[in-house]
Amino acid sequence: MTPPDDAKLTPVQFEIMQAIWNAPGGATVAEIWEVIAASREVGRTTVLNLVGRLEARGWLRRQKEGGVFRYQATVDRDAATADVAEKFVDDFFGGSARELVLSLLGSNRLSKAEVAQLRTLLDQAPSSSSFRQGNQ
Amino acid sequence: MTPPDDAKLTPVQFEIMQAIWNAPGGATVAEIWEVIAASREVGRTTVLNLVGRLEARGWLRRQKEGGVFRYQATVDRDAATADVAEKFVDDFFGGSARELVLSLLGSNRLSKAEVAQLRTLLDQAPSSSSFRQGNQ
DNA sequence: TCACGTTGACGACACCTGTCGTCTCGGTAG
DNA sequence: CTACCGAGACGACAGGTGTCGTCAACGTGA
Repeated sequence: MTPPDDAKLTPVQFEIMQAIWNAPGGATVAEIWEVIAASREVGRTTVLNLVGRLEARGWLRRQKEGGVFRYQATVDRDAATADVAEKFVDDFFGGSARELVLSLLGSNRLSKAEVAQLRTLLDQAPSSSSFRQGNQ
Repeated sequence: MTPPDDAKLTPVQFEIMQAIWNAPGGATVAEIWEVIAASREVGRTTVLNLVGRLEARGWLRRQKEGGVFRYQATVDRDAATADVAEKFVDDFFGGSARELVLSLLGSNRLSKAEVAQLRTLLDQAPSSSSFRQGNQ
């Protein structure tokens, strides 16, 4: 089972997903907890519960492995990340990624170096991804 | 009063704010409702309540004007938008706006035309906003 | 004067989120 | 065997959100 198309991940949920994506072969709740607790104080059962909910909604799949459950993401990291980004753009920028970048640019959240990097990226993007062009 | 620094606007709340920003001199609940109801079915009292909560939290300021309240945003549109974007980048991209754009680019959510527009944007940005460069 | 429409206050609701405590089960060390 | 410890199920809770219904106040036209 995979999550419904309109499902959104909250920051806390995304944090869990990250921990799992970063663990080759998935992670146990104990491992996830370790990772998260390293940067933020949180109870074990909190993580347990969050993970459980994510599984119930199809974001995670689990399998018993020597008395312990090991969780894996049902969704590819890049896909999920892109999805989060797209939903955000839809919600706050009327679907226009251009407007988002414009806002980022206007508020100086992008350094000069980043802008330069992005321009390079942009130069390569259209050719490497032209198999699917013009989605509006 | 202005909203606390860590306050976040939800899509629905942002929708209200948009309607008000779009109305020169602010808007009444009836006007806001009109705007929103044009694109989405929603009850009048729903809007009334949402507006009330936004005012209670300092996003809006109101003043009586001939028996009716007129609401104005306490926060500039561009500032609020940039803030929303920044919080999002912090939550999901570890504060790296570059990663966000990268994800948008990588998922082919951007049309060729948009990519072209972005490059133009990027070309102009560094010089026009160089008064504050390199924020990391 | 009086009925009516508009406005807003208030309360309610179902749902979700993040947070945690408690309890039970199962394996393991002694 | 028993005591302990890790793992998980379950339930709870406070706070927030989006949604709406009801009611009272107020102004206006008839």
